[in-house]
Amino acid sequence: MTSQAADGPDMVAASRRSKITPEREREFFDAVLEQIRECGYDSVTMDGVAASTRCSKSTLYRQWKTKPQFVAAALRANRRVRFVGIDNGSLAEDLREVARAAGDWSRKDTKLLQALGHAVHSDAELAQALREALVEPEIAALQDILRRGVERGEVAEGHPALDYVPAMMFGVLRVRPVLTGEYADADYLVRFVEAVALPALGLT
Amino acid sequence: MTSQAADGPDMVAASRRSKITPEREREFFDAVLEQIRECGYDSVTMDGVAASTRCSKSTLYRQWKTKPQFVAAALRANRRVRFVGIDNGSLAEDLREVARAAGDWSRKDTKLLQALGHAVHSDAELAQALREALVEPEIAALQDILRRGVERGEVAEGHPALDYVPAMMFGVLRVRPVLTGEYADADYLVRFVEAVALPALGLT
DNA sequence: CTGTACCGATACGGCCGAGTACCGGTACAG
DNA sequence: CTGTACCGGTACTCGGCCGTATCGGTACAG
Repeated sequence: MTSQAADGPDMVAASRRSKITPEREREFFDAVLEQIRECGYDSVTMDGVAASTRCSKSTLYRQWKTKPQFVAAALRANRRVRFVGIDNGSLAEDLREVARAAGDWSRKDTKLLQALGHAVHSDAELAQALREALVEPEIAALQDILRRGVERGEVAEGHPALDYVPAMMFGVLRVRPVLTGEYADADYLVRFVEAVALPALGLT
Repeated sequence: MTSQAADGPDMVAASRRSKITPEREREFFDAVLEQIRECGYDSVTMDGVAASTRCSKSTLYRQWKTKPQFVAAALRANRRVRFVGIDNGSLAEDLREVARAAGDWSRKDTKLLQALGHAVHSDAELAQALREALVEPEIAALQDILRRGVERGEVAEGHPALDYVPAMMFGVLRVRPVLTGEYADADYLVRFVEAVALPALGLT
């Protein structure tokens, strides 16, 4: 974002300026996200990340100017497409598979969302990175699945429950630890889909 | 909880030891909870609470030993029974009224739950106070409403959706700000009840 | 072989918040 | 009227973390 736009013949030299390999960078990102999950955003320190990755605080500050920028970069690097390739030809089976897939990483993502939920009020860049990394890809993928169900005629277009499927899936996912202390696992989510989501959509 | 158990004739004098009236105490509690909602738990300072209530930090530390104990006391004082008196003789109408009632204070309670969600990992007393103040009363009241519906025969006992009603109500309530940036209002929640909760329970 | 520039380590300045100590004012008891 | 004890205000210590500066080591270029 700073000087990577150099188009001259020194671009190779410019990319050689940092000896941080992409693998090393991912170690930094994994470390800071893990510490956020464990202790919360405010309790995470740059010293702690440096110590746990055996690098120097200087190294971190050479790459990223401030702590929120560093965390935002870690979130953006963590962004990935969810629910990819879920297309079984049946909305009910697609939703069950979403539930199974969500159960796998629900613990990590829920912790992150919980820990950063209030930090985003103080840094707009952090807020946008969080949305792009953890919220929008999942919503979009879920809406794709629902749209295909509508196109196949399984659910009538404009069905009132359609608008609430993302909210109730992520709502149940996120609120489970608060209610019972346990994180939502795949089994719990699949049963939720069968007991609530499918009946609400008019699918048996 | 400390010396209020004195049974001697000096109990009047003992209760007179503190010149903090219950109304004054509630000002402290309201101030700290409001600041937590605005800035998060870690950003709230005892100096800030003292300044906003025009009292001295000494006064706060004379009554409560540490910051988490002070916050826990504020939460316990804020505990109240929710959904009280909701009993219309119809489960559908009861749930609609729950949605309307929840929309009124969802903003304040959701902010509190969000702000304290990660602070509870570092203080067990705080965690229990939060559960007793904001989670358990609402769950219990909701289950009472559901139980009456079962007793009236509106829903079969053991209906699979029954277990998920509290989770999906609070889930949708809490996750709305994350998804759209807006807090859930009464209208949104009532439509959710009609589009999802009632069909899932087999009520029209 | 020599220079360059990045890395890791350490130390430091500045700031801020938790919790403590002290002091004058004042309400209430007797 | 006099004493007691609590309240509010201020100043203080202590510790922690952000961000910066500095220095020796080392990998790579030419």
